[in-house]
Amino acid sequence: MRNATETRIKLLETAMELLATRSYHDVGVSDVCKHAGVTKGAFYHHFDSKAELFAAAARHHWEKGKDELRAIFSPDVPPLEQLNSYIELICNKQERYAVPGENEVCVCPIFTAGGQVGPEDEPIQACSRELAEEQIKYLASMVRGLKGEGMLGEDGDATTLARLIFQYVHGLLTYGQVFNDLDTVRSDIRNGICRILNLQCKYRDIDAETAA
Amino acid sequence: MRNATETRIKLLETAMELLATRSYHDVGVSDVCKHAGVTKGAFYHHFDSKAELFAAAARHHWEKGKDELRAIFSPDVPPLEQLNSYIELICNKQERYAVPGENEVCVCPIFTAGGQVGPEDEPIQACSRELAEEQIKYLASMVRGLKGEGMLGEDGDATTLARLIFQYVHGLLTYGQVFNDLDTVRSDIRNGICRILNLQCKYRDIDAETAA
DNA sequence: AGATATACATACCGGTTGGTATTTTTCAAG
DNA sequence: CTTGAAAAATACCAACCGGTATGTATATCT
Repeated sequence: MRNATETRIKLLETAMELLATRSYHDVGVSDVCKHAGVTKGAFYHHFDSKAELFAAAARHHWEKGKDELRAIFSPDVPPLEQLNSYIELICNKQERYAVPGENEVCVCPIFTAGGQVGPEDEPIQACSRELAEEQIKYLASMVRGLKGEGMLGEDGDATTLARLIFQYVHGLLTYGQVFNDLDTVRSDIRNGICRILNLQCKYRDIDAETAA
Repeated sequence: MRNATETRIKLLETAMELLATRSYHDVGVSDVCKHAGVTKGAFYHHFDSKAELFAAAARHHWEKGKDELRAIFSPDVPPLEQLNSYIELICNKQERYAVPGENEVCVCPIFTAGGQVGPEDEPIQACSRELAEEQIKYLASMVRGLKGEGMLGEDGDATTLARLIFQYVHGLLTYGQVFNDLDTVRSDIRNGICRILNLQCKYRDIDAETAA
């Protein structure tokens, strides 16, 4: 572990991993260090504080996942497929980060952390907001696409719809985490999003006309 | 403060008040004691642990608010009015618990706490689940009412719809808290719920035919 | 009034946490 | 090979937090 950037990244990523299933205050710096195989001295060589670590970790995590989002919401992809991929993405994250049998469901670590810290950790809240706004932008472009294809029953401002979806998904995941019930998350997510979108029924089933 | 039950209740209620705007781990026993004007000795005379306090506080808070819910969701009340009152209730809670200028938005303290503690504080998570389930039952009866009046565009299991609404509202409030933006909460809540319900447009405006 | 249990106060403890000071190792440039 | 700065390890500290031990006032019952 003599490579500097390597340890730094290791710290960033383990921070997010731990944050996915536990709360911000539950994840201590010593925790992160232990799981990353790094001592506290090394840690404070790379970061000034716990808050700075998590802010940086959030940005790193977000940048890393951005390609995935860009691919999903690319203008070349039909909007309905965008929707399906987005839902699939969230479900896949469960398999990636959740601990089966222990923590079946994991929420968006970045946004959740924003709700768990007070104004004293403003940088973290700022990160949460940035991420949320960007994610909503992607969703809004999808909504515009769906509207363009006339798939939505009635219209409504695209950004507003995107925000509603974002809000819903976060609430759904929190629900899943508290009940530790992944099945409900899986079965509700499509239902909830389609209803918010007012997506016409014939397009709601995944087997409608799309091939993953 | 010589009255025992009085101090106990004071502790329960200040605990919930603090929990409304801060996270579970941010609210310490000493905090609660200070705000309640009670010493730690008195505190541990009434409660065995921090976790027990918050579990009891959650139940107390819930029981206290139950009459309100029962009144709102009474079978005597027209379902559309139930919906409006429910929305109004959530907004009123903002004015009651939020700290203007500081914390514009406050979430449901009980359910949120469930997502902030690990399995070690199982009693608290259990409280969250109980409360959620009960609230969903109330919402489900409202949904059945709306369906009975033919106000919903298409059908769907009442309990499922109720659960989706609960999930959404929680996500909405978290969003509002992170962005510290009460206006968005106010403008999104009706929109989101009505869309999930697929409530027919003519019934969506509050001025449709209901008088609060 | 005396005895006793309840209600509350003061002071303190042990463990943990975020953070620091200092030393040792690594590694590349000169 | 030397050197010097970056990287990482060790050891440590002050603050805090949940919880306890112990002492004191108050109410209740006989």
